[in-house]
Formats: sequence, structure tokens, C-alpha cells
Amino acid sequence: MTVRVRFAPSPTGYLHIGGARTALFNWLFARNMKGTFILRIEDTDESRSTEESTAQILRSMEWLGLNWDEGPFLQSDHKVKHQQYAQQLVSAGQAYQCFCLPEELETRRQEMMAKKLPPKYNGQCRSLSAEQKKKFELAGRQPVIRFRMPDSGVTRINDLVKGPIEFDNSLLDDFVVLKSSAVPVYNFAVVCDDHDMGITQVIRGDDHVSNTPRQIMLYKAFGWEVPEFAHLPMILGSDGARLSKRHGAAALDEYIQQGYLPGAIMNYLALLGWATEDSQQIFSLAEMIGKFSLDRCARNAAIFDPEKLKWMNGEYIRQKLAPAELVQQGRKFLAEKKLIDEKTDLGYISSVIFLERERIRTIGELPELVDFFFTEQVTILDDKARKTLAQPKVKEILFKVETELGSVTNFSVAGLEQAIRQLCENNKYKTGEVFHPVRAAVSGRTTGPGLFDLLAVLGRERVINRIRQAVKSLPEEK
RNA sequence: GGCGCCAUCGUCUAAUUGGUUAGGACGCUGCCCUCUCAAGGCAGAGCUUACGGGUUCGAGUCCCGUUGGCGCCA
Repeated sequence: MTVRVRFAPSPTGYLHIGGARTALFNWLFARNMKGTFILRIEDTDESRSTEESTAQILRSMEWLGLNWDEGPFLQSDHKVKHQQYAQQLVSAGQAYQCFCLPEELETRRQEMMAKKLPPKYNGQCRSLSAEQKKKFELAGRQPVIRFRMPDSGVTRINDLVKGPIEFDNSLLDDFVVLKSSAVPVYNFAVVCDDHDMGITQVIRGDDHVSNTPRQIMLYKAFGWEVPEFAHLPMILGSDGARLSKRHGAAALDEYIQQGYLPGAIMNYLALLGWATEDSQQIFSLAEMIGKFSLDRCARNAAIFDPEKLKWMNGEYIRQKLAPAELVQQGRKFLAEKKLIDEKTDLGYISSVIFLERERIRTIGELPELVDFFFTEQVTILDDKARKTLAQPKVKEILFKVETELGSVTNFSVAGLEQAIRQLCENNKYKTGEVFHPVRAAVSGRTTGPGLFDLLAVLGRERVINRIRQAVKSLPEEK
């Protein structure tokens, strides 16, 4: 039988890191098995679901490259179908109308709690007579539909990642399937949809394990084939609590904005709960698909580590990102910071970006590292740079460098290196004594690309102007 | 509170399914490279496999218990 899996987010916000991981694992499984990956929007909770959120989630998935084969379907479109299914259960005697008022249920729950009993529905409306129902209806009560749970027996799951799990049926109560407003309850709607869509494996977060026995009972009541289940462990923040905004970025969108690459995020997420026998770290997409399997998924929760993601993103920038692509991405971030516009020379931009390729871990780090390439003057001088320029002899050194660079014929990396090293030798300067002030004068900082690469890209005019500025600003030396 | 899941370096994890000096990766420290910062290379620290009992010639691996974390139901 061919594999059909789905990712079913509820559109109540952005695509969460945990959701992205669930989507990814579904997708990897589907691609690995040559199956079908379906997207379904779980928008039953109308009060919290929004269309913007749906659009946002779709955009995030497309950005990651998690292409779906069917959908997106909206769960709310199947509402009538859900109601019919509920009716079907009632007709078959598998479910029944319950007229208990919320207040009544609450009182009973309190009583149960007081007696230290598990608070479960007492089955009061299980077998109401026609007259009793009539009476309630006349009193204006709107019934909910409850599922008749077996009082005994054991429900077993053979979870594809967790292994066998057992639940005692007597502990489960007759849960609501259809609210009095005729809105289907989550546990019911998933089962109906998963069945109608022919889902063969339900791969989801392990916060759903406890729901699974109820769902299995529904499949059985309908006489439907029960799919396989695979419950993925949660992703937690550094403090061991469920990952949320408090831990920094929990929404995929924020990583997009910070200049992370889809491949790196996919790769990192894949490693959060899945590993190969040799602990391989970097995968091509094809490798990831080829090697993926649910039985190599971890059973324990994982803490999200932003540092490792950053590292991996750096690896992707250096090893996997095509040069043209890097430039294009970089331009976006530089333009956003108003450092460049359409008139800025593309060749110059490319050279600048390539100078920092070895250093950046996210594209978003680019602007602050290269801003001085695009500004008229060197404005930001950090403290270290100031100190460097305050060293003795600096004014004299810079003046000599300025003169030298004015006359050097070959303003290239090799030519510059030759000229400046020669200058050091002729004047008995230590190289560092010269290199550091030049860097500071020209870039306003003490770190960055190799000095000669830096100068060559900046170009003669800018370099000389900046050194001249620095010389002018330095006090006379005695 | 009930039920369920989980437990290997700080973090992500591996360990031919009972036989390893418990491996790799991130991070950290140091060295090399070097004009700086990175990148890269090399080396190092870091896990009495949560704890306690069993089973076994032998347990990270199997069983029981304890503790802790997380989840679901309220």
C-alpha cells in the first residue's frame, strides 16, 4: 500500500519550530517512501484561527521547500461531513446525545475530585428514554454528542518511534464528539479527516499520545482501518520547558528574517530527533531523504540549540550556497539597511560580500560587517581601533602609506602586499605596526578580512581618502 | 491528582541489539596558520550512561523500584 501522510497545523500563529520539524519528518518520510504528503489546515477552532496565519504557514513551508502533493485542505470545509459521521455513530448506538449542562458537569467534577476519584463523565445520559430527551429539548437544552467508550479492555498502540504503549479503557470517559453548536471536537475531526484522506501513518508531536486511544476507539467504532502512529518527541527551550517565544525565536519566520538558509534549517531540524548510525552532520537533501527512517528517531525530548543552528548555517553558506545566490541574498540585507541601492555597482557589492563569506554565519550578519564599504566616511571607530590609531608613530606611518599607495601602479592584492611590505622593510617597521593602523583608518575597526583584500576591494580612491582623513585627525607628534 | 512518555559529556546524539579505552557533532580551552577576526588543521577538558536494586561469566543495552523532567485530561 502506498504511503499517505499529512501535516496538520492549526492556523493560530506562525509556523513554530516544532511544527516545522513535524512537517519535515512527515515530508522526509513521504519522500523516502515515495508516498504522498498532504497539507491540511486544522481550523476547527474558529475563534483562534486566522487566514493570515494560514497564509503565513504556507509561505514558511514553501520557503523551506516542503512541497505538498495534495491540499491545502481546510478542516472547516468538512464540517457537514463531520456532523454526518457523528449522526452515523448515534444511529449505530456508538454515540448518544447528552443534555448535561456545563454547570452540572462542573459540580459533579468537583465532587469527584473531592472524593479523590478521577474526574470523568459519569455516563448519565447514556440511556435516556425518548420522553426524557423530549423534556430536555422542551427545556431548551441543546445536546452534545458523546462517544460511548468501552468500560473495560486495553487499547494498544504500536508506535513507530516509541514502541508499544497501552491504555486502560476504563480510565477514559465518554468524550464529546460534537459540541452543542454542532462543531466537531478536535479528536473527532482528525479521525474523520485522516480516514477520508486515506492517511496511512499519523506522524505528529508526542503531545498527542494521550489522545490516541480515544481516536483508535473511533476508528474501530466506524469499522475503519486504524493507521499507524509515530509520535515525535517535543522540542524544548534551554530551560527544559516547551519551546516558546521566551527562548528567543520560536517562529520559523524569525529565522528567515535573520538570514538563515532553508537547507541549513532543514538539516539542523532533521538532526533534532533523528540521527544516522555514523552521526553524520551535514546532508544533501537527497541524502536526507534516502537515509531517513522513523525507527531511527529519538524517543526523548530535545533542547533546541541556536548555536549549533548558527554553525550549520555558516557551513551551508560556505559549502552549499552558490556564489550568485549568496550575492543575491546579501544584496537584500544590504538594501534593507539602506547601505546600497539599485545604482550601487554590482561587481563591487559582490566583491564586498565575498570578503566576508568566510566569517558570516547568517546573511543577516553581513550589513554590520561591511557597512563602511558603502559609507562616504569611516564613522564608527570602536575603542580598539581608537587605541590602534593612538599608538606612537601612527601619523607618520599612515602618511607614508598614503604616499606609497598614491603611486603604486598595481592596486591589486598582490601589488598592494608587495608595496606595503616593501615600505615596512625600507623604514624598519614591523608589519603589524603598519597593517593595524591602516586597517583601522580604512575600516574603523580592528577585525575583518585580510588587509590587502580589503584595500583592493575598497579601491585606491577610498583608501587614500580615508587614510588622509585619519592623518588629518591625528595630533601632531613631537 | 490520574494516566502516559522520557532519562548517555553543558547541548544534539552514536554504540554490530548483552562483550567499545562509551564514538561523533555543536559549544568550551589550547596550539598551528596568520596583519586582525574568522574559516581551516591539530590537540585537550568534559559522560562512575539520573539513582538504587536485580538477571547474567558479562548490562548504557533486559527486569523491578525510586527520583526528576515533559505531555495529556481537567
